[in-house]
Amino acid sequence: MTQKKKPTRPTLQNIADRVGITKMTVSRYMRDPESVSESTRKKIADVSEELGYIQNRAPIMLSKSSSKVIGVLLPSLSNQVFSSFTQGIEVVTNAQGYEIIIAHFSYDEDIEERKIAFLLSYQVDGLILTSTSHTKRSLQMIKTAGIPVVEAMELPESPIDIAVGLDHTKAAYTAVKAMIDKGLKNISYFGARLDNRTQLRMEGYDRAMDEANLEKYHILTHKHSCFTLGNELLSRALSECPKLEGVFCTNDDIAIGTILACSEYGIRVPEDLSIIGYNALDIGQAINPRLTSVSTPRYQIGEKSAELLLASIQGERKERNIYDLGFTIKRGDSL
Amino acid sequence: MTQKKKPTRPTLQNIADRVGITKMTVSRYMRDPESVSESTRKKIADVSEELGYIQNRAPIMLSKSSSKVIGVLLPSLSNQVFSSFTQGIEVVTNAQGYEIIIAHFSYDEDIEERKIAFLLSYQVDGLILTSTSHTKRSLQMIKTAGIPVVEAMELPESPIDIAVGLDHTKAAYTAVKAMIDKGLKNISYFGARLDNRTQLRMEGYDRAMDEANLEKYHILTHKHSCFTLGNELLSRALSECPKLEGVFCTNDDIAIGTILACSEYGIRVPEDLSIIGYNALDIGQAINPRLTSVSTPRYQIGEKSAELLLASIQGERKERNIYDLGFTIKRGDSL
DNA sequence: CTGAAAGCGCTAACAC
DNA sequence: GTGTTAGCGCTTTCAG
Repeated sequence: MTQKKKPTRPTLQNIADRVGITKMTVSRYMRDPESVSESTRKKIADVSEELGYIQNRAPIMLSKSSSKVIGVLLPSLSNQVFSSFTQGIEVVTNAQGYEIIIAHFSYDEDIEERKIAFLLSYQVDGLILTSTSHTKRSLQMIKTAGIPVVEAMELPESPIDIAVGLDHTKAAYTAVKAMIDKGLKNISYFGARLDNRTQLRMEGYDRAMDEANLEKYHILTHKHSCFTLGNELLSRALSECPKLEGVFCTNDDIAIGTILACSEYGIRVPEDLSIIGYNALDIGQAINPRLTSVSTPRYQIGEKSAELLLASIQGERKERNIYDLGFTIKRGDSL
Repeated sequence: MTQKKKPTRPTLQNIADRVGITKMTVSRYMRDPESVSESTRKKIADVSEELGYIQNRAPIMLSKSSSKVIGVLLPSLSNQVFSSFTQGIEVVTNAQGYEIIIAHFSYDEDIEERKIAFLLSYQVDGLILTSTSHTKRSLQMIKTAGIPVVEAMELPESPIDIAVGLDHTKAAYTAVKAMIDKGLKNISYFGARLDNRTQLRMEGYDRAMDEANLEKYHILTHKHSCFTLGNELLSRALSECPKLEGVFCTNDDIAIGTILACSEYGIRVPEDLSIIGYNALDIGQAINPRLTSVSTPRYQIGEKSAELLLASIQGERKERNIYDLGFTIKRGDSL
C-alpha cells in the first residue's frame, strides 16, 4: 500500500553539515537570510543551491505554527467567473506571503466534504468556500478545525463565519423587472445545472413575475451549462410559450447560445425577443447584438474574501460578518 | 510572524485515550477498519465521529511513505481546455485513491518555479506539468525530488521524464494546409498571449505557407486571449492584407471573436473569409457558421498522463516516454 | 489483534 | 550570531 519513495531529499541538517554549523542556523537563514552573519549566509546559499534544497512543509505543519496557506474550494474549473475570483484572492494572499491550495467539488456537497477534509489535513490557516450548503460532517470538521472560513459569492442568512458576495435573487429580480418595465409579458427563465445560485436567481425571476401577475415559464435542465444548451432551451421555451418575448438566462453561456440560436431561427433580438444574461463575460461584448447582462464583482469578491480571511487569521475581529458587494446591469443591445 | 493557531485538533491519541487503547490501534483503524477487532472498531468509530477527527497529513509527509497525492500545475484556470484535462486526470487518480493538488502559473516560468517548489514541499508523489520550458531551478528541484513527472499537452524532444500530448505544429500545419488546398492564398495567423504552444502553432502555419510559397501574415498580441480580441486582430489583418481570404487562429476564443466581427463588417464566412480555430470548444458548434477547428484530445491527455504517472510511481518502467495522442480536424462550415 | 519505542525535519524557547 | 533541547502526530518496525 504505502510504498517507500523518493531518494531522500536534502535537509537542513545536510546543509548544516557541509557548512559546519547547526541546522538551527540554516533554519534561520531560510526564514530570514539577514539574521545570520554575512560569511555563513554566503556559505549556506552556495551549499543549498548546490544541493537543490526544497522546503519540507511537514514539520511546519506539525509544529502548530501558521502554515501560511489558505485553501480555496471552487465549484468548477471551467467557469470563467471563478478564475477572476481566484485572481482576486491571489493578489491579496500573495502580497501577504500566503499561498493558496485550490481544489474543486463539481457542485457536489459530498465531494465538497471530501475536499474540505483534504484541505484541512494540510493545516491550512483559512478556508474560502464557494457554496453555502454543506454536509453535516463538513460543518463538524470546519468547527473542529477552528479556522476562519469565508463563504463567497452568495449571502447566506447565517454564515458559518464570514460571507462575501451579492444578492443573486435581487440581481435576478432587477434584471427581470427591467424586462417587465419595458412592457414584456411572456418572459421565461433559462436554468441549467440546478445548483444553489441558479435557484436563487430563479427566485428573483419568480418574485418579479409574481409581482407583475405574469405567468412563469421555467425552462430548466440538469445538464452542465454550455453554449449549445441555449438552442435546446429556446426550442423548448418556444413550444411551451409561442409568444415568448423575453428570456432571462442563469448565465451568459446560455444567453449567448440563445442569441445565436435566435439568429438561426430568424428571431430578431431584441425586436422579437429580449435576452438578459448573468455575469457579463467578455463574449457578451463580442456578439451582435451585445448582450445585456448582470455584472457581478467576482474579482472584488475574491479580494474582499481574502482580505477578511487574512484579517481574521491575524486575529482582527470585525463587527460585521456579511458583505454584500452588489451588482450592476451591464447594458447591451439585447434588451 | 508565525502566530499560534487553532484550538488543537483531536489526535489519534485523544481517540485512543477515550477508548482505552493505544493510538497505534486507532492508526490501524484509520487506514483499514477491518484490521481491528469488531468491538474496538465500533468504539473508535463512535469516538472519532464525536470528536470530529480530521486527518493530519504532516506526520505522514514526515515519515517517508507515499503521500498519495499528485501535484497538477495548470497554466490558467480560465481556459476550458484545462478543465477537461483535469477531469481526465481525476477520473484516473480518484479511482486509485490519489488526490490532486492544483496550482496555476499564468504561463510564467518564474511563477511555475515557485509553484513547483510549493507542490514539492508537500511531498507529492508525482507532478503533472503543462509546459515544457522550465527555469533551471525548476529542473534542479524536480531532479532532486526524484519523483515521476509528466509534461502534458506538448511533446518536447527530450522530456524531463514522461511526455503526453500532441504535435501542435503538425496540427496547425494540417489546418493551414487545408485552407491552401482549398485555393486560398492570403492566409493570416492570429496569435495571442505568446506562450509556447502559440509559438508551435505558428511554426506549423509558417511551414505550410512556406511550402506553398505564400506570404505570411502574423497578427500577434501579447494580450491575454479573449473573444473581443478577434475583432481587434481582424482589423489589423485587414489593414495589413486587404485581400485576406483565410485566418488560422491559435484558439477558438479568437476564432469565434473573428467570426462575430465578420458578421458585423458584412464579411461572409466562408465565402469571403475562411476561419479555422483550435481546440474545438462547444461554442464553435453554437455559432453560425459552425466553426471548423482543430480538435485536441485534452481529456484523454489528462487520463493518459495520470495513468502513466501512477504506473511510474508504482514502479512500472515503460520503454516509451513520449506519447502522441494526435488530433483531428473538426469540420464546421467556416472553411 | 494490539502495544512499545524510535524517528521523520523542522522550529520555539531558551541558553550562551 | 549561534547552539541545545524538546516536541509536533503519525507510521514503521519489532514484540507479544
